[in-house]
Amino acid sequence: MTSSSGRSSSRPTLEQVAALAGVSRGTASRVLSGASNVSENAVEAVRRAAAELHYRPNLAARSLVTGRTGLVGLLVNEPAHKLWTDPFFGELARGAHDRLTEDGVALVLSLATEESERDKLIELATTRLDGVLIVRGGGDEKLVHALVDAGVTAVTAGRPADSLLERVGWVDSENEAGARAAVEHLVERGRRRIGLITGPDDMNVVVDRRSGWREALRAAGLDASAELVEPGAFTIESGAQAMATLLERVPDLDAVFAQNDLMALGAIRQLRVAGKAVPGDVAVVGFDDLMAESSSPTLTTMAQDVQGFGAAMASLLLEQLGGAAPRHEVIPVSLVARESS
Amino acid sequence: MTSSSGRSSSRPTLEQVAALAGVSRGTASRVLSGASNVSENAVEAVRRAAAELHYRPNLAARSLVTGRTGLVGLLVNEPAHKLWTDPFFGELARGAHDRLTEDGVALVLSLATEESERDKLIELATTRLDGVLIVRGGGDEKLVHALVDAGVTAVTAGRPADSLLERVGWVDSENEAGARAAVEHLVERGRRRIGLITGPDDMNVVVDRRSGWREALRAAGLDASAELVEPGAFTIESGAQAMATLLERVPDLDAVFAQNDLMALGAIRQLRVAGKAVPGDVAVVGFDDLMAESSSPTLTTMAQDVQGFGAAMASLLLEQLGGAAPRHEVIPVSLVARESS
DNA sequence: CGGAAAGGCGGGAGCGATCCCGAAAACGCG
DNA sequence: CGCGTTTTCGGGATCGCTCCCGCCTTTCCG
Repeated sequence: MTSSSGRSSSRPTLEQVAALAGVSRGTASRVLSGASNVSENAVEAVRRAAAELHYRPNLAARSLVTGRTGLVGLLVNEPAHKLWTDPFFGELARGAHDRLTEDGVALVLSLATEESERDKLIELATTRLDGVLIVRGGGDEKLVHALVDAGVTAVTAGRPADSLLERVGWVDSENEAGARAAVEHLVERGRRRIGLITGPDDMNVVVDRRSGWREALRAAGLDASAELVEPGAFTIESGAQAMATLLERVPDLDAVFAQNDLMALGAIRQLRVAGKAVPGDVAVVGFDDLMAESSSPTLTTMAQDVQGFGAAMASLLLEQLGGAAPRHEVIPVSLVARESS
Repeated sequence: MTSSSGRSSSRPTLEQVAALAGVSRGTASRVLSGASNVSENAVEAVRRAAAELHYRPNLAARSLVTGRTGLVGLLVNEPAHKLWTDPFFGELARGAHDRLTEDGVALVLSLATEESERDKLIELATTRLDGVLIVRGGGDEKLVHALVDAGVTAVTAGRPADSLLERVGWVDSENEAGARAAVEHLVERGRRRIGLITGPDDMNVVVDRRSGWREALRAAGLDASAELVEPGAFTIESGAQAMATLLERVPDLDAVFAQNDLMALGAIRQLRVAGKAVPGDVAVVGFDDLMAESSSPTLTTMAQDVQGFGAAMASLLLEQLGGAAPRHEVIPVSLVARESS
């Protein structure tokens, strides 16, 4: 239907575009890759020819010479269930995806929950990916180390172990400050017995948010003993569970800070079961601001731009791929007070 | 550290492997791609050489000549929130991922929620993907049509619109039979007023499960009128919402069949709020069997192998990529009776 | 034992881009 | 107007692999 232009049944090549534009392959390449030293005429002619032929560059050919694949892995080393149930991951992936797409880079889903899958994953990373976005390195950071040792460019979500601080890029939230702000808010509202629902200890987020909680309590002269802390697993269920335990251990609890919204939701649910009013008897604050509308009472939480978090990871990786040294970035969080506190 | 073998600072090429093995590049290629007409000796030598050099093929070079990229898109045309909150997607992705990995194919996350992103997506698909796994084509199947018209090999989750039946591969559950079985089970338990919580009407799953429900009721001589049907959106919230509406409209309801587990969970939650006992007053049956442990009472549901569903999609796609005509496959479902009915 | 068929193997010819060198054209200035 | 500089451009070389053609060995059978 598209009139003219040869009998090209398959995709046109750069050579054909150049021919149609009346220039050489080299010039056509320059135009399409946005080089500066090309004449107006040539640019115009090549653009037109490319459009007419519906030219699409063959990425494999490009890769072959540039050595870059234009592919980045999204490595989520987390049980499948957990991953696809936490909106945090979704938002993060969205942000990263969009940022990468801007630069013509695609996101490859890289799953490796089990130890046995790691070799395949490292092979994938070294063989066809330019770099990797690591969402959760797993308790031990063995996998991340293995990747970095294999020369893979990486950016992690959250501050990594000290040994990796300078070797990968990373993005983190204002965890400590955020947690402090959350607790200060509760203190201002007159709460005195403020519990904490954490996550797995091997994550720096957990450690940082806990120390923010502790510090704020100390500063206010309140109890910050261990009996007020109960670990969860960043899921609704675990939040409910932890809340139950906490209530039993500390009957006079009048507030709880959950390290993410999912657990805060679980806590609220459990409080209702226990016949406690929220925020009447116990105030609840979460973290992330991803579930504002899906709880009643609506959830007070520490808001952060999760898509921005993902985009920042992507930017950092792109930057490193361009030759820059690994950097890190911190995403600000801010209190959003709603009904639950 | 790895002793011997040249000063190859960068990745070894097939040529180098061949040299070390004392054969030609051609032979080395034959060995590594598993061709049959190679002597024992050669196979052995090449294998050893490849291992010693830690040889990894350059996929870009391979793509350039084979015309295949070894990349398949996972197209989820669904608001991010929904996607990352429904365990169904996670299981499906897992299954597809694992099956594809077996064949050395990687999964590229392809998001295109908004109309404006479609062109980019089609470009991605035609330019760097071998095929696409479509998880949800969006209400209108415009995007799928556009892809197929552009010559993209595709497999959809769920039976597509009639106009696409022969043009894409697809995998579907035994929706109608499953729904029928669910309702028959409720009837056997003595239920007489059986409601239905559906999903968006533009999905064939929804239509099929509804007709299964209707048919079973008719066969039992029970009411199957529209007042017993209320649409949801496959989320917990929407399930609760629909349940509330249903209870109000049909006060004497004694059972409800929700078209997925998430909505069943929402329904149970809402029933509790309304002071109804489950299953005492109202029995509940879901679909998918993905949330068995996270409800109380535990959920009776139509179980299906969701990872197998994803794997089947991958297999079909691989098959089509191999030149076969599009086929479809149906995943069996079976009743798992638990406490909620 | 000789000739045909089959099995193994080597290496040239691409695949379609980018890079880069050197030639040609355009420009600037005394 | 001539010559040095800067721009622009052409096209060879190259990336690392697979495909394929044709040669050399073996094997088999009459």
